[in-house]
Amino acid sequence: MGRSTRAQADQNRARIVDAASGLFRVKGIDAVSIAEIMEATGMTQGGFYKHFSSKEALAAEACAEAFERSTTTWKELVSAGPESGRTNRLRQLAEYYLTEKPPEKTCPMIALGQDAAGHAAEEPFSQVYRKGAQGMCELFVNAASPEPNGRQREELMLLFASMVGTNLLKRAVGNEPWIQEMQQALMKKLSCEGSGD
Amino acid sequence: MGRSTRAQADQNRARIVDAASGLFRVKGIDAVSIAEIMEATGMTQGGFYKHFSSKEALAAEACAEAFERSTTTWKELVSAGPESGRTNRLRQLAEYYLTEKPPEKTCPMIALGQDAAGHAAEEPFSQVYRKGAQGMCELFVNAASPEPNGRQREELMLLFASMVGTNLLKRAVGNEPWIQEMQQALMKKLSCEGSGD
DNA sequence: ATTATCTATAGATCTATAGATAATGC
DNA sequence: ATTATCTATAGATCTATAGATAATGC
Repeated sequence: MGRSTRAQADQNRARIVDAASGLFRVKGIDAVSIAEIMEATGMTQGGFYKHFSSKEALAAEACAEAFERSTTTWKELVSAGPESGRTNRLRQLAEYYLTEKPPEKTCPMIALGQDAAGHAAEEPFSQVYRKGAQGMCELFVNAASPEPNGRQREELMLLFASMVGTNLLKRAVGNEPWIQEMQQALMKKLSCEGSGD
Repeated sequence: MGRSTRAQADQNRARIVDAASGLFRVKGIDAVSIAEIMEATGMTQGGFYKHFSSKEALAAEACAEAFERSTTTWKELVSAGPESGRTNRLRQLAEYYLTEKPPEKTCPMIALGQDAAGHAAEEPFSQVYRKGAQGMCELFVNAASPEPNGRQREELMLLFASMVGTNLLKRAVGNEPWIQEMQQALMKKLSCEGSGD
């Protein structure tokens, strides 16, 4: 095997980012080797450094990709969803967010949180995570009405935090009864929410 | 240096668990080497395996210790706290929970969540995490009144999830304005909560 | 005599680089 | 000629074990 076409090389690069984005979320960055990522794309480890300067550089791109995918799906759910109105949109987002997904598609906020905490704030990885998490929070808070008032905004940020906390615990402990209870309490809250004020 | 006394050996063992409990929370289990843990206790890596059968076995004990410490503090806050009544107790817990702590004292639910997700449910580490997280949730839910009714219980579980989510995001992104907003919304909610029903 | 700790090391990683290979792109 | 990928490997880990050391505990 020799040189690939430019188009093929670009596609290979994208597949590396994609594989890494999944593997990093499943195991954490430290537990995934470059050989493992390259193997997942059907290539060998030697080719890696023609595409990325270091594992760290890949981590930042893989994190960005994970957040982009999540954010894109949320935007689609909010805008293209057949149901409108405050309650429905939020419920739809929460229901999607808490639906069990394959481990490589775990929410990057919870899967990469430990890695973000381990990086300094100015490092690319942290910057990507920070921007991504803020984007998801904003999307949720503005999903119902474009400009929620102060009281609504507070309530929405708490609901967002509940979703994140519930998802973290659900992933870490599995589907125990108390987790189901927590998840149901959240969904119920989102059903009542719209009619209140 | 030769053999230590039995009492000294037991104390050394406890110090290993203690150091590991902190280091694992700061960096995640994979990113901490046994040599690093032993160095933190002033010993060399060779002695490790006289105390533990494997790094995994230590991880389970270190996780248990982290949860025990958190749980003990919560219990003390709930019972010995000078203030009583629903609102005050919950506020006290939340305020303590969201107070910035040194990284080695990070809440085990958020610091070890990724590691718990990476272990099978039947492995000791996962069992310890699962039991620990459930214990903290129960403590919080029962902090105000010993037997909350269904509606109260739902609300309390959501508040617990909010705390966990807020803490995770705060650790991962730092003290950004939107995180402060989230935290303040939570504290405000806990102030209003008691008077309502 | 027993054993807690230390020194040393085997064997298996992992990141990153160097040089070979062979197909592209000019 | 250039370069994307491969093979091979250097250098630095990391887990776990083996054997030495010296103080305890009987």
